[in-house]
Amino acid sequence: MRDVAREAGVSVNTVSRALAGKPDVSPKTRAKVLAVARRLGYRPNKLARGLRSNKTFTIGVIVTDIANPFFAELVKGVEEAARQNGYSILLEDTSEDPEKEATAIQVMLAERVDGLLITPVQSARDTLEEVLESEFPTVLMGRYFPDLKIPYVVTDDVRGAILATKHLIDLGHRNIAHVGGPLHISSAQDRLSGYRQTLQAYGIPIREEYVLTGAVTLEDGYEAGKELLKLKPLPTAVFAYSDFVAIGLMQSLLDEGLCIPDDVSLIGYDNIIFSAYTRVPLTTVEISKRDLGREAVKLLLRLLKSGSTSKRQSKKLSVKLVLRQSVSRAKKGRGIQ
Amino acid sequence: MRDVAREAGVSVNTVSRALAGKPDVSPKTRAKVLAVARRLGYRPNKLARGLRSNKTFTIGVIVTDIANPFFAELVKGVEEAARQNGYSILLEDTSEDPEKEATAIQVMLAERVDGLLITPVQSARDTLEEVLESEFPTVLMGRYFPDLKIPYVVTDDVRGAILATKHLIDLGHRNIAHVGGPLHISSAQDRLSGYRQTLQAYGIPIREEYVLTGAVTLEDGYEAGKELLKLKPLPTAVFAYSDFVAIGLMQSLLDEGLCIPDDVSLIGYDNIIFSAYTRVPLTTVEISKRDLGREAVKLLLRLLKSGSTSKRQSKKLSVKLVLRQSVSRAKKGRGIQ
DNA sequence: CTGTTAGCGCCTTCAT
DNA sequence: ATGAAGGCGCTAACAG
Repeated sequence: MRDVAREAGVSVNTVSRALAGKPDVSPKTRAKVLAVARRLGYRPNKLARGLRSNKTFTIGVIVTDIANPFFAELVKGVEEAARQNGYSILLEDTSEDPEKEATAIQVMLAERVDGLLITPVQSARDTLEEVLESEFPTVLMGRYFPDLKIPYVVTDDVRGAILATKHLIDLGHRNIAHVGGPLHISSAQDRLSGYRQTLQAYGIPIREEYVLTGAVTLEDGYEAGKELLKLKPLPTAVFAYSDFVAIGLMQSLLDEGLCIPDDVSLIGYDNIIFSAYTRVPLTTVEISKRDLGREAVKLLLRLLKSGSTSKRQSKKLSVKLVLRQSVSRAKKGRGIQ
Repeated sequence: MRDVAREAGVSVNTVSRALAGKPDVSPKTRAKVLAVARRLGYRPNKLARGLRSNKTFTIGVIVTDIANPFFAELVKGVEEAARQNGYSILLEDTSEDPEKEATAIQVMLAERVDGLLITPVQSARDTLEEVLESEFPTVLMGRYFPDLKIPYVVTDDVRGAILATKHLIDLGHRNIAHVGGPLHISSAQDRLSGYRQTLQAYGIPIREEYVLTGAVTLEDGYEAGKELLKLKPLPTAVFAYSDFVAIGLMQSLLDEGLCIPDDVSLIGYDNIIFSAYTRVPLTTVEISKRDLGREAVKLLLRLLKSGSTSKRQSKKLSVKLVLRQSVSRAKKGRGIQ
């Protein structure tokens, strides 16, 4: 910048203003400065700028597992939206480890990010709470704490579960199992809750043996499949916490010689890209992962602009059912017992 | 820091040294400073530190598509390794767009990252060349420019293709097609080359109609499947550029009523997690995506330490074949014509 | 419209 | 073993 100033025959300050597009610079000077800057390949130093202005135009993104296609898509949405608005992204992966999450947050703060976008681990909230309640601009993605006043963007998990369960009931299923996620995760809770609500609404008794929880990975789904097979009246349909889980589950059932959907109907959640390409294409609840990311950025930027004064306008995105081949009408004679 | 200094009754400078673990601070003072710092929740400002020391302990990661499980895994490896070494990660996604790549690099440089890790777009190299030949510490991942002296970490694509092709030949296949990737990508070139070499080595004539290129997405794979079906002697086996392509291809062939592997054997590349869960579990070439990321970080850090003086020690990681169910012995009577 | 001055938080150098 | 001074590149505030 000093070089540019010397070369253009003006002060450093003038260069700064010309480059920043401030109004109080003569067109001639501005043109000259810009020309020189380009010629010299001037590149602004964001560190200095950040140090001075207390704004880094960087947002910290903390996810639990970037290798999971769900979060990968989410991050893609975040990245797009952030970049469009001139923000860069600092990424950290916690692997669902609360300690890593705590560290990650500290690092981000030291890095002086303008705001934080987090997929909270939720298994241990204390670490998070203190930092997050401290008014630092933060938006939660996909998961939230019902009792904390931290803004979040989620999809309507309760509704998604209702759609799925209702679909199964409408097709005549009565013995519907749910392979849920870890209950400390809000989406797992909400999906379970939607499942329960729907059965109740239809007057179908809830069998607790039909409710498994804690499944996240493909392997968990596979194991859950084995558990289900031990159940006395075998469920005729299963609503899974996620596509990951559903795909593992599918494999497990197929391995045991069952047919999908003839023996067991199966519904997943998330509509990750592969769900259309599984052994039996998966009926699932679609949520727009990119939109989730984009909306989170939008909300965060709004917080930043309003000086985080604005009332927390959390957002719940809508969901819809995607019909494929893993679900069929319940066979006659296999109704309620 | 000033607060800490005041509170501890020492100078800012002493605080700095105490915190940095410099030797010339009395144990007593150091203890006091540390205590106060903790009590006040002091957080070092990386911007200031970076401004002063010209080191940000941040590395820029530029990938072509974070939503692709392959790159997602890669980034996970990078993230882990970087964090272990005290580095943070700035992420940008180019969506295979050379212009975005150019912008991304500029942004990263403005951000003053210590080094760059890039999955180059390769379709337009000029933008990249200038920046990269400028000695800025950079490591390419998964793709490389044979004629540029930019360090890279890749997997042995030629060898992977040889393994795959040889496997098919060993099982009696002679009509082996290759659905390759875009030829401006080095890995696509190398895999095609490995395929060609192997056929030649076995004295099998190469039919150019059997070689398709330009496939990347699931959809591309699906389309390629339709193309293959038009071929006169239908290939009895296909080696695909990636698991993505192979999965699309599989779907396409199954939709047309073909059996895999009975009618057509199929081999993919990458061994993404879903390949074990496709309609027909996919035989594929495994490459460790995490290792790729980790090695890239390792190499970059070495460059940083050596002041980028060290001779560029690019690295080629080994690959291996993973056998699943998408490949079978060629049927008798369907040999060479 | 432009230049001067000052300081963001940290670290290096030099002095004590 | 500690403190004072100066400066990294930039911008905000004020002066001209």
